[in-house]
Amino acid sequence: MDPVRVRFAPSPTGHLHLGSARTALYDYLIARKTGGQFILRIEDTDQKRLVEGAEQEIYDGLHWLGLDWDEGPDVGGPYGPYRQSERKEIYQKYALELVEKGYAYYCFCSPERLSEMRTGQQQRKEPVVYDGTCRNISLDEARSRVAAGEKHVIRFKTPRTGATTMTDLLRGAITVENRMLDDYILVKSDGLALYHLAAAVDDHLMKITHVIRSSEWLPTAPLHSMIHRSFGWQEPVWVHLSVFLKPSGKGKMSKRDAAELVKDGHSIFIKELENLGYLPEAVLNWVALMGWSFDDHTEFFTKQALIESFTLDRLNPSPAAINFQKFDYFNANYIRMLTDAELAERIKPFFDREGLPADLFTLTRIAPIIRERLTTLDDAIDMAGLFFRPFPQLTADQLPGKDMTPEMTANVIRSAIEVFEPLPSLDKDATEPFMRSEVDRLGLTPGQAFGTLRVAVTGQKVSPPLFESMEIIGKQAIMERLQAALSLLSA
RNA sequence: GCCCCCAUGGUCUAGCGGUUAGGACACGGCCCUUUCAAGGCCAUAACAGGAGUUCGAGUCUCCUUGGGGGCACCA
Repeated sequence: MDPVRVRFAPSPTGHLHLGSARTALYDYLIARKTGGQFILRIEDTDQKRLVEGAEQEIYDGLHWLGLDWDEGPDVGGPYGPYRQSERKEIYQKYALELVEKGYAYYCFCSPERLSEMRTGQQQRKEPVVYDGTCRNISLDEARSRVAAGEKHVIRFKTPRTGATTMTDLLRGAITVENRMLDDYILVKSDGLALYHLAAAVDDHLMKITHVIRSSEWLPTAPLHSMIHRSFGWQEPVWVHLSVFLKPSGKGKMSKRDAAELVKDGHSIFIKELENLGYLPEAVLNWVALMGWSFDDHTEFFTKQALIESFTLDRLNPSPAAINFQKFDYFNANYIRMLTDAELAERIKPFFDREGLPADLFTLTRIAPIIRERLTTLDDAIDMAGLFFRPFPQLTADQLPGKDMTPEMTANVIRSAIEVFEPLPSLDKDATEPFMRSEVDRLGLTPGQAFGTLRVAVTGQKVSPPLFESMEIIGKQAIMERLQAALSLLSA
């Protein structure tokens, strides 16, 4: 495949979410695979909807995911500026060209009049499109009204008969009756272009070869084709991606749904995912497979493998419900691929956040015994917090294992003290065989005896493996805790 | 309401005229086991419905149904 030029064109109006991330990923993959360029363009033509910090969040999210771009507002490039609000004059010029050629016209209708028109159309069950009132104004008259400072917009003059056909790479020909398409506004009364014009102009000027975007653009795609054709430009290849549905498969994720998700430790927002303890490599792998597949069995892909395997023709056009169980599965598996040192470094921030004094050295020792128990990085707090928190105050009734009397419980602890006392340190290799034979001698099951020791030594019913944990806690603390448990039982 | 798109188990999907319809997650059972996990094995589960084309249809066509998206001086 020839090198492509693709753009990821988010508008800075909210959080970067999974759907956008997937679009950016596919852009990135096909650009890297073909040796082309991945361009970041900020679509901020609607200044009213701008959200403080949203543009930065886009950069941060893409960086976190490891999707680096070749051209963009921050890194520049030969076809800039890459922020649409800085391209106002360019759109103005091209809009005028369309007016000149008779493909667009000035419209002086007020927003109030338009909204009346629409309600009337709805009541009469007609297509809700502009009624064409200003189409009939001669260009000369329109120009003098504009010159006189009359408030106006520029509309595309969509043909009122016939149909327009364009081609979507995944779906083939898409035909729409022209009368169903509106005389869309190209330039607002404030002089700034709207999406339809701005995107077309930029895609052409920036030499975009493939437009990969969400399928919510499908109904207006024929319009976009027409705009390109009106200028006499060659159209890019259009690729409309399926949408993501909420986990139930019933509809698109709403703000409310998104908020609910965080309560279960999930989220569709990239920024949130990082805080929840997900790995960027897991996010990429998971999201890549929602709407794309390689074959009937391969499902683990590094970013590099994705670049090598990805092709546009294996994209799936049908909507996909987001499956967080599968995401957890991927995340857990990617955690297991981390070395001890890597895992320690990745979980460190979560301990810091909790105010737990976890050092990298200790975390590296802990890594192998908690790794396969983690679904997300922040599970490490539940799993290994005990190594850094003050030991809790226990009560005697917490100590006995299943079907154990206080005497049997005390015996286990006493024998542990006896066994551990002469040892220089509590290495698993030394402690475990000793204690196993003690368990036999005392006529207990391992489950009973080790359960008692687990509570006595970790203060918890559930913990990482007992002997490995003791090794990390250290002999001194262990002996103190055993003595304390013993006196608790004899009290 | 109008327009566009989509349709294989609960979910993500493989399949591109002839398959015992494959894989994964989730779920259930068993094994392993010092808790929790992880791992191993096994099981349950799908071509939305109806016409057509064809010797033969999950695969092609049409209709129905269902789902999704779009109908702004938002993107």
